[in-house]
Amino acid sequence: MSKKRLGNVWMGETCPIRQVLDRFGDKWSILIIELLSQEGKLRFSEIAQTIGDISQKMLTVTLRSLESDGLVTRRFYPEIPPRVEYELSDLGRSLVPHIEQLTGWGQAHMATIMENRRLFEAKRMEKN
Amino acid sequence: MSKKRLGNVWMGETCPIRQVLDRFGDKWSILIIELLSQEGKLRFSEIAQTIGDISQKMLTVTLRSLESDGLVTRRFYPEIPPRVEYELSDLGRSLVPHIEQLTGWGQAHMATIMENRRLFEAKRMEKN
DNA sequence: CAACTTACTTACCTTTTAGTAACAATCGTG
DNA sequence: CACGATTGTTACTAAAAGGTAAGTAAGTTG
Repeated sequence: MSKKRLGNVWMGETCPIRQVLDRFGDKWSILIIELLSQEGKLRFSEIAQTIGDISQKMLTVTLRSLESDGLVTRRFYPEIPPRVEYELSDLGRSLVPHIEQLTGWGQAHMATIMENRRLFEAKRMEKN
Repeated sequence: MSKKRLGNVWMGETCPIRQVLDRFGDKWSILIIELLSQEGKLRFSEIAQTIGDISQKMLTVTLRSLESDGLVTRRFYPEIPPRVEYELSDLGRSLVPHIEQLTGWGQAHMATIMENRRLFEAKRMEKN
């Protein structure tokens, strides 16, 4: 009768969907992973300039958390001025195809979604 | 020299990664899609009870936006008390395999990520 | 010796996201 | 005629996320 309510997969921190969302649902992580995948090694300032509208603060915290999780490697060259290069790790690279699957789906269907949204809004209006 | 700074794919609303993140980066959408994929047709209250820690408000706004985008269908039965059934549309179903790819990667590697995070934190501590 | 460069860090503030709790609509039942 | 059941809505609040702007280090250049 009851579809097991206790300890089911959908609740709490053990739910794999929530884990993934928790790690990659932020504004910049996936974007930076995909960028590094396409461009290879990049300096801090190159990432900043390519993305364009990321703040210095968010770029550092995002890169730091990607490094902390072993998705990105950071190489520091103690020159003056300093140089830092970021690159995907093997773990990071292993994620890329799955991201691209998802964005591929996005490219294929996002226009439909926007149109659906428009139609839904139109229907909602005519009921008032 | 300059890797085209103007109108590049990484900036603005045309970037497919940002579009996907914008639509699915919220706390509940993907979870609900996957739940409907596994359980088929579900009532409002069944979704609420299975997830357990979603608020009534967030369940309605998330379902409403999924419906608006054509990812979920809503069938209303004007009984007393009312009954509403939610189900994935074809468009919604077409997204499921890509979500599962990603959560599959999560299940395979999240333990490593957590361990990396622990090690990184340990290193950070010993430097102070 | 002030200015410049790069890669940060920090304090502060704004915006966005989500939660809480109360209320609405509906009609059959006790 | 109050009550319960179900699917919402609304106003208010709390928390999280992210942006802004200023500061830091450290050697090189004019």
